[in-house]
Amino acid sequence: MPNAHHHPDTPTTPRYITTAIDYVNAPPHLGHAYEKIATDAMARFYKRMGHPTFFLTGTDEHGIKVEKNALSKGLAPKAFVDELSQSFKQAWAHCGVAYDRFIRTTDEDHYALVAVLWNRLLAKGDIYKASYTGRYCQGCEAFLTDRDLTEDGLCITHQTAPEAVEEENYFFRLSNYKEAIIAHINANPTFIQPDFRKQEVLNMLENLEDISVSRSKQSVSWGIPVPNDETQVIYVWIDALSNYLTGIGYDGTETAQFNQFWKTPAGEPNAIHIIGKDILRFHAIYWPAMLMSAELPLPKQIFAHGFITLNEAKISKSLGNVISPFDLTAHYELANADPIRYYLLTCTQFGNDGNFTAEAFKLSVNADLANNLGNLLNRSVSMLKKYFGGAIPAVSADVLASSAILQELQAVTPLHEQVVTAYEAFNFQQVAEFVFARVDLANRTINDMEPWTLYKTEQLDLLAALMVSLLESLRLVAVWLSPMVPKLSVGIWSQLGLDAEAIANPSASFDALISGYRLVEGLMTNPQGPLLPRLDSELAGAEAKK
RNA sequence: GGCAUUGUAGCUCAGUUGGUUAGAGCAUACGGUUCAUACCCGUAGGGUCGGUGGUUCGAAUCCACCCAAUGCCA
Repeated sequence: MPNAHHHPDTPTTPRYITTAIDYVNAPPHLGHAYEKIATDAMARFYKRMGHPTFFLTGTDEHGIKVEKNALSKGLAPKAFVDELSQSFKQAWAHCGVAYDRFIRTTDEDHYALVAVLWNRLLAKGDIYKASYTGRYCQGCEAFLTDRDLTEDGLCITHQTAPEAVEEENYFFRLSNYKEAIIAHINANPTFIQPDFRKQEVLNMLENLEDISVSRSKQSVSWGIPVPNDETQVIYVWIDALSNYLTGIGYDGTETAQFNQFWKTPAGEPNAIHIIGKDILRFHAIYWPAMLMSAELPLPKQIFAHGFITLNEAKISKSLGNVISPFDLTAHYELANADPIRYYLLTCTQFGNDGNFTAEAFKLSVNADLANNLGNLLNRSVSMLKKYFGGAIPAVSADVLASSAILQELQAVTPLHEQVVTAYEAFNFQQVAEFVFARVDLANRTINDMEPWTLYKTEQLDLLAALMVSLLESLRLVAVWLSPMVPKLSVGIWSQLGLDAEAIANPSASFDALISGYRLVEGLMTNPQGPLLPRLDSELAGAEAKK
């Protein structure tokens, strides 16, 4: 499987990771948040590994639906999308999604790039005019796309069947690139992930037709105009997919940022697109074809994740079961969204569908974060305060050397390598499994060694070694979990008396955090009570209230 | 209707190229401990591996068909 021409992946290899851009016809909900949180966790992980990393997310703002929604609210399309894209930004701030750029398809540089790209495909001879038979809705006075239709093929706003109407549009010669795409997929086994999606795409490629890439201005006016043709507007995919190039600073010339993150110094493909399984076709076929036509390198990987259901039901406006991250944090009086991040990342294997229920959420958060981890921190810092006044005591090297269990509590290897491997594979469930094994070991060790007995019998050397080992295990656990639950990690470091700013900084590497911020003798810990109140306990909300 | 994926204890998932009594965590029951957020530790019960048929000395693991769910396409 290793291709001889592939360069080794080193910590200095840049990483460009993107989410899909969300269509702004309604505010963000848990489904949108799922993808952003997962991508954020990966971006944070790459930064921790030392890779120069650029994380892009944003909003898709053109099209009929937006135009009509804006009109129905008496707003200009731009005013309408300004408001909605803002709500996405707020949601991601709330969820701790630390993107490097938030792109909007209405951004000026995006308009410019799409025109450049259009002209390049045109010059290549891949864009031509032909008649297009669209589904025209009388009520909307416009052509509808799949996403404007209900499952029964009716117009969402008017609940009527659209009629077939012909108009002259521009088409893209997708069929020209069929063989090249098949060859690329076969030559790059990890291009499409998870593995099983590859066969799906290869099957899609069997019957490939050219795609319509414009609409008449009469049917859709809210979009990027076709260069040199006043009557047509660029439609959906060329506009939307190009965001990945705009987002990394491509303007038609090889800018420094583009060369670093899209091409990489070695000229290897580099971008990683995290998308929903519903838009795999567009990313695995349309997008590579467009890039080939424009003579640009392809992305390195496309990862199609599953969907989050709510009580086993699809999240949709028509079902009336839409909940937002804000709804959840408010309902459970959470201090931050980390419990939501943790649940979404671990409730299923990334790639498969997941399900959210209030019951499962509470069980998972209480068991792992509150009981096992939070309580471990609480009981540890409490004992340190009681037995040593809260200051890190001196540890006898001899005592430490004589206890395998205490050494294991503080061990970085091999757990660090296991955690890294799991993150690399997008396997957040396994990351948690590995890390919580260390938490369990710490809790078990407390029960086995009975520090309260050591204190009463004045075995202070052993007690000191035990306490420091416990706190050290917590220090490491916080570092390993920080890509998934950044705020909780900061909380742990803060109580340990460590530099909270350091672990809060996404750019700090694993190496720097693990070896640069030690629990040195004399360091004062800072007990602050429960890290995370159990959901639905009497303590729930106490932190939010103060 | 076509293609693809999924279907393993109440729940979420592991199960390497088919091989001895199918594993883990959570949940449940019982016991222990007290530093701690009624927490932590230990023990136990619980599965004919979606169904049927087949290949094989032997299948959760391979093949066929069927059922259910999900995505794309028609």
